[in-house]
Amino acid sequence: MSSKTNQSELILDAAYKCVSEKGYANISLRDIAKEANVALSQLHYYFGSKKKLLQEIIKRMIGKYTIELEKQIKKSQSDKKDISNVFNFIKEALERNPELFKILFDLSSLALRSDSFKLMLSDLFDHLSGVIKECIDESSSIVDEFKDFSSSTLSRLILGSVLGVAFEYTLDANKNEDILDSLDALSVIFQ
Amino acid sequence: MSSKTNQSELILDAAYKCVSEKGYANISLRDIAKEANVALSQLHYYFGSKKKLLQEIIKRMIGKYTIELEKQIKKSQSDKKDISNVFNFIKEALERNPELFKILFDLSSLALRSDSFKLMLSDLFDHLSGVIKECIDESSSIVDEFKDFSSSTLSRLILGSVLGVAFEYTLDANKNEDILDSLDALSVIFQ
DNA sequence: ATTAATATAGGACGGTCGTCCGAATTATTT
DNA sequence: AAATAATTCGGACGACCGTCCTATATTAAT
Repeated sequence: MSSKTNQSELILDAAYKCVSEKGYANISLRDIAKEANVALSQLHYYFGSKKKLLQEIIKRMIGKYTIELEKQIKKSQSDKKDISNVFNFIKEALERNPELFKILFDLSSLALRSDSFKLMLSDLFDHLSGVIKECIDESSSIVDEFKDFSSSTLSRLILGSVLGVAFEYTLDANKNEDILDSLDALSVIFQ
Repeated sequence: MSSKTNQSELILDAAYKCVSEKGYANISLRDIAKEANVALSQLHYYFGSKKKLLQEIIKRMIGKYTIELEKQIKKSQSDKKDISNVFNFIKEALERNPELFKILFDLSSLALRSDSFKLMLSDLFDHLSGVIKECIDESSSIVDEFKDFSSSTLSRLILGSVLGVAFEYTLDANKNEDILDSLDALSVIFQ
């Protein structure tokens, strides 16, 4: 029901929508209040400050990320438990849900100057690389040339590569096909 | 000489310093004017608007990037002309000049919502991947498993991986060693 | 039914922001 | 030397911001 919604939830929904559309730097509490059809002062009543509200939105975004990725990994565990699903997940998400990456990269600029935001992002990266590491550890076929590196190092490499390619693609004005192709190349390299 | 400086240059220097210290989102024209010891109104006299001033700073940052990277590549061309220098360049820059990456990732959040900034960043990425592509094309030893992909795809992959790992490292709260190690792994993979 | 607690609304506060204007100063040209 | 142009400055403008305060409405407890 849309009538049983408490304002706290309405505000969070509106805030997430505003942030995803206009970015952290370009939204005001008045924007969010208007979007949520709620008095401006209610944002402070429920969340105390703009920063705390932003942190709640980020928790939500991070939850979306991890749940969706784990769903994709789990789904594959019936077939083969390798990491190609990670690449597929990223590729599909890039095409179908680009806003997710926009919010992530937008958050990054906050994390550059704020320890609390940086900590939240670090937790996300730790979690994601942990999921990837499990895939590597459970995989039977490890390429010889990677034997010199630990699975934790490799998982960081894969996470970084995937994020970087997504970064490149999200910020490319021409939507260069080579960038998406390089995700396939990644999949081949790490079988 | 510090007395022969015209205000236009003073302002640019101050703006670059302010942006690199506090980020695009957290600087005001008054900050820059104070840093440059110049009247606030002079910023508009020389640059017209805050956006135009930011664009000048970004041009400068991009110039720094490309010049330094090409210097590193050229330096190596006397020895072997492979791309390991790219990885070394990134690794050294991450440790010695982390602000460079902060400014880059900070700019990215601007580019997410502004076509003009996005275009500037795309040009930078095109240029960087072009440099990498040259390294690949001139390299005699191409690993077999990469034969299926064009050098332009591979160059995009390498650029993305390098950027992504730098992204991971810059935003990691714990300065995880695995992340820097993964740059070495990259170097091994692409010899 | 009365009281207490919670939720909602509207408005005002001090502050900062980008922009712009008019005057004063300096440099250049005639 | 006079006139013109380019530079520099201080200050003001309206707009927007996050925060907070007080009053009203709603709900829960007694």
